[in-house]
Amino acid sequence: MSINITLPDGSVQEHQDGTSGYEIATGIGSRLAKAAVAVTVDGEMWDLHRPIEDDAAISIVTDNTEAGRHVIRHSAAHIMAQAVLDLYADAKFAIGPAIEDGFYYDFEVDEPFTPEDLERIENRMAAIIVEDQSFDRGELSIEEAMETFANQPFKREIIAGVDADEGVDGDSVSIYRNDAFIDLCRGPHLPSTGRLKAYKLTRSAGAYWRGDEKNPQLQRIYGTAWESKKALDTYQTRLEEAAKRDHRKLGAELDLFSFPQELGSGLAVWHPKGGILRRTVEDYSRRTHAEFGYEYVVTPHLAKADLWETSGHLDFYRETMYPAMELDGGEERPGQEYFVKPMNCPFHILIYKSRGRSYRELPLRLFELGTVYRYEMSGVIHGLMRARGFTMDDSHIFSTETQLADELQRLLDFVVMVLRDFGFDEFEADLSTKPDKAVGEPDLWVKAEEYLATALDKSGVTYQLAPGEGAFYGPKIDIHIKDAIGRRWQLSTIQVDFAQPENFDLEYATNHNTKERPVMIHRALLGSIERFIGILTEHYAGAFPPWLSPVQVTVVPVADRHNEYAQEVADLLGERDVRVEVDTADDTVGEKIRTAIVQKNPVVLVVGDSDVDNGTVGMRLRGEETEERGVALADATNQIAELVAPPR
RNA sequence: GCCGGGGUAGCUCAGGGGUAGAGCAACGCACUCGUAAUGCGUAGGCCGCGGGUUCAAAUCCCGCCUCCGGCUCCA
Repeated sequence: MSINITLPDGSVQEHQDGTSGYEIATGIGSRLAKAAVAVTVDGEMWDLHRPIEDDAAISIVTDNTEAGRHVIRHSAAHIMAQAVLDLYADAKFAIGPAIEDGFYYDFEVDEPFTPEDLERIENRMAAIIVEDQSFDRGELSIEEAMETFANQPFKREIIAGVDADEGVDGDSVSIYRNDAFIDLCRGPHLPSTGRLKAYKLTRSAGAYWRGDEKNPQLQRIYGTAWESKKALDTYQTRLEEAAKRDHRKLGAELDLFSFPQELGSGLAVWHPKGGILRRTVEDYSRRTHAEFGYEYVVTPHLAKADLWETSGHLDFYRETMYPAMELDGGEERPGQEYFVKPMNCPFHILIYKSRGRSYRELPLRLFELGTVYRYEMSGVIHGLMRARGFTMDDSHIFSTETQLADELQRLLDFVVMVLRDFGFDEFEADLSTKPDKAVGEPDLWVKAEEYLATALDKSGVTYQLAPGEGAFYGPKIDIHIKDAIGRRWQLSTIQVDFAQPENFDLEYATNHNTKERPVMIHRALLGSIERFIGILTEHYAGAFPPWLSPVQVTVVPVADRHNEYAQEVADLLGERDVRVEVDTADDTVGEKIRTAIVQKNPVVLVVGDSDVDNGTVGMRLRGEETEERGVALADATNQIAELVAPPR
């Protein structure tokens, strides 16, 4: 019997039933067949050699596509598990998926893996690959599978949990066998182990079964796998490039900040150059907030337990707060508990409550660069990205229900403007909606979610819905940016809050002199200033836009006799608010230029005899191959003043 | 917090029971130079902290601190 195979270009080929993706690929061309790793049959990924019995639309999956690499990585995970089970007879294996850029597999073993173990496993994998064992697909009933994996508790747990849409059908599962190794798997796989060309085991780590720290901790081995040695090399180069951008490394090299061990984990000190960077960001933040109708406030770093009781933080957030300190106690009587603030909201609420509020004052936008402390688990601290003390560009907006839609729109436009000013152009948002357990009137939830969605649409920010992911007290928008090397970072948050106005019994007088409860919006644009500067550092690889660069211009005198003129040039620039340094070190011109470039300073001015005579400078701009000599001083200062001007 | 790997000069790293090392940076001297590293010299160390083993510990053992990677990506 013959069947009709529809190819991606729409053409239809006639084949014998029981043909395979591999045969079809071979018919099209030997190069395609060679690159093929799997086939999609009516949208479902199949093994290359699995017989196709009916008419179908197919597409050959080649090894240099993301789908193809997924197959390669998944197969690599199997081969690794096989190697581990060969070497460690008692190992229990759990799950081993393909992930971005690689794969992992989790095992329960007596002793955690050491780097030497990884080497042994890698060698064993090489032997399995040389044997070129074929991956054979099979199906087992649930009972048979339970039997087959009698000694594999994790596999049995998975089998017990399969849904109809995960297994072949409701009561059977698919398995893959190569040589004596059998794994429960949806597939598809490479035709044989010999097709794994380029792989590397990268690290081992503890990982909780199903990601839950209440479950036993398994040993996870991570690896990477690619279609060719060359692709693997490219990947490794990419990692090295990313490592060069690491803000912790650049922070030290550019003398921006450090994390002295004497201070404590997760706490940074800002050096003078980092201080300039930070102040520039903060000044921008204060300036733009003022322009957008925010009122600047300042609040203390601690507050009594009562406040955190009322706000609910002690109930919901206590383990992330620094522990209480008891103050003002005496011999006889107990003291009062104080907590360092993990958030600024209760303080802003107290400012709202400091007197009666009228509808005429709303929306009231209180803004603070508020420094908070959070006791993050020691294992998650990561430079400025995850610190224990940081400063938020935090604001709480108190608005009437009827103002909410406009206010959210205005806010979102503000966010987009700010992020663009820092050089981010690609945004994506998540809109998180009402979870099952929630406070606040259902009507109000629906309205608020609708306003948020409308605001996103109008601002042209693409977004994904995260149903049920909102906090219990209100819906929110999270905004992610994409950095220069394609990574996503969550930056801004806009969180509607129906609970706090209730907790603190907030109200305002309406135009009929009745009392109404305001709605509250928590929002941060840059989020943590520390983290934001970390992200900026990595985005720009330390080469900050001129308005943010701690040193904007370095003046290099060719010889000592030009020092005086160099200083005159610097003074002129200083008058134009340009941050400028004169390098009078006893180095060669080449060395001084190199130092300025390595420090990623945007402008280097070289001055020598001819410049002194003619009132000119030699100007080298960051990112340009060559310098421009003999630039008239007035032209240079004008050009530089323009270059370093902030976006607004 | 849990699992693994680290902590030696300001930085990057070598050394692994018996005298503490290199390169870069710093400092000094010479050179006064026109666009990415001039030469020579000098100084710099509680080998993360505490305890133990030993005739002897940077090195071996124990505890702590701290840094790095992982603990979401569901056969």
